[in-house]
Amino acid sequence: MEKAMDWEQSMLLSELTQGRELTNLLRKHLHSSSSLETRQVLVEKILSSYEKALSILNCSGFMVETQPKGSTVGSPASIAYSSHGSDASDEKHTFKKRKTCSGWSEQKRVCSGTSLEGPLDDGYCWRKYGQKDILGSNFPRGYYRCTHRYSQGCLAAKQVQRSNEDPTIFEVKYRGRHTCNQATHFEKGDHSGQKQQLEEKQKQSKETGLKVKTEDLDHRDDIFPSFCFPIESGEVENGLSVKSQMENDMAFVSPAASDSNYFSVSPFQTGRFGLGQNVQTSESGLTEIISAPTSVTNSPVVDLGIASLEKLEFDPSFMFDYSEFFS
DNA sequence: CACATTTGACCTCC
DNA sequence: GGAGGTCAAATGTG
Repeated sequence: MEKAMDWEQSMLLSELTQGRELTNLLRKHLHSSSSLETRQVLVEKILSSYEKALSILNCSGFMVETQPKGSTVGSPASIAYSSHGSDASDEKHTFKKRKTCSGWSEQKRVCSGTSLEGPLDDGYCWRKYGQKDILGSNFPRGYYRCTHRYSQGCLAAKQVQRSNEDPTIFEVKYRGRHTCNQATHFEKGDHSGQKQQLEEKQKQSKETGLKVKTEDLDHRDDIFPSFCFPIESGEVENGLSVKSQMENDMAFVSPAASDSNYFSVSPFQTGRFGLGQNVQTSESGLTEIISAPTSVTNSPVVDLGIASLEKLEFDPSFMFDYSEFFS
């Protein structure tokens, strides 16, 4: 676990260092005759670095003291893990779990149709890291994190648990947001590989009837607004059903049971991350965080462009045509 | 062989 | 002390 902690720290360090270098670069550009565009690009990159750093701090369990306590503000000492109590874990087992920062930000209920298996696929690559029987629940809860956690520093995680009342419904909670490449292909227009995937998955999904239902669309989640999939209330063809939930959350649908047969909705960012403000500093350069499901192992992906996303988000009358994916 | 999943152990929090 | 969350060794899979 110390390993994980070191990794998070190095990620944080890396992002902050990058931010500093970019800022220096920007300063140079301010004194040169470089274009406004170049400077804007730099600004976006800098912001992205900070966003990522903050994401690490907020989601992975660092405790950031917003109020200065003593004189160590700004120093590494002001960043501490939320390991509570005496630090007995400093011994052999430096186990520093950060339950206080769980911050599960989203809860969705996903109807799995006829299937009784999980976990649900949302277009991202998830890796299961645990399962737990939950008191009062008939079904165990599965814990997943992004496959690219260590390779790309993506901190997104989710919990999946089948509902007691209706075993065909999965309750999914999300934490963190995707900063991995699969979250960026989408807006980069890099859809070539996905289309094939999509087609295959569409074929797979054909057999499953789907119906969509949703109510509360007032969804705005700065932390992990995945599955923003504003669809008009009411039923949509194919019998796919989405039950929305109380917590301002969009519901999405998974008609199938297996890992590879899900209908999935592209997660994308809304709010301040949504429309090109949050830029990610992946090796590919500027990319927005409107995520792109490029799951290799998974489901059909609703491949919408940004314009479509905006429409989805802001045009309440917009109807998503599912038939495209199941015909 | 590399990567994903399973599962018991261990941690923190309440 | 119990519950929930995570780790990591063992195991499975392609």
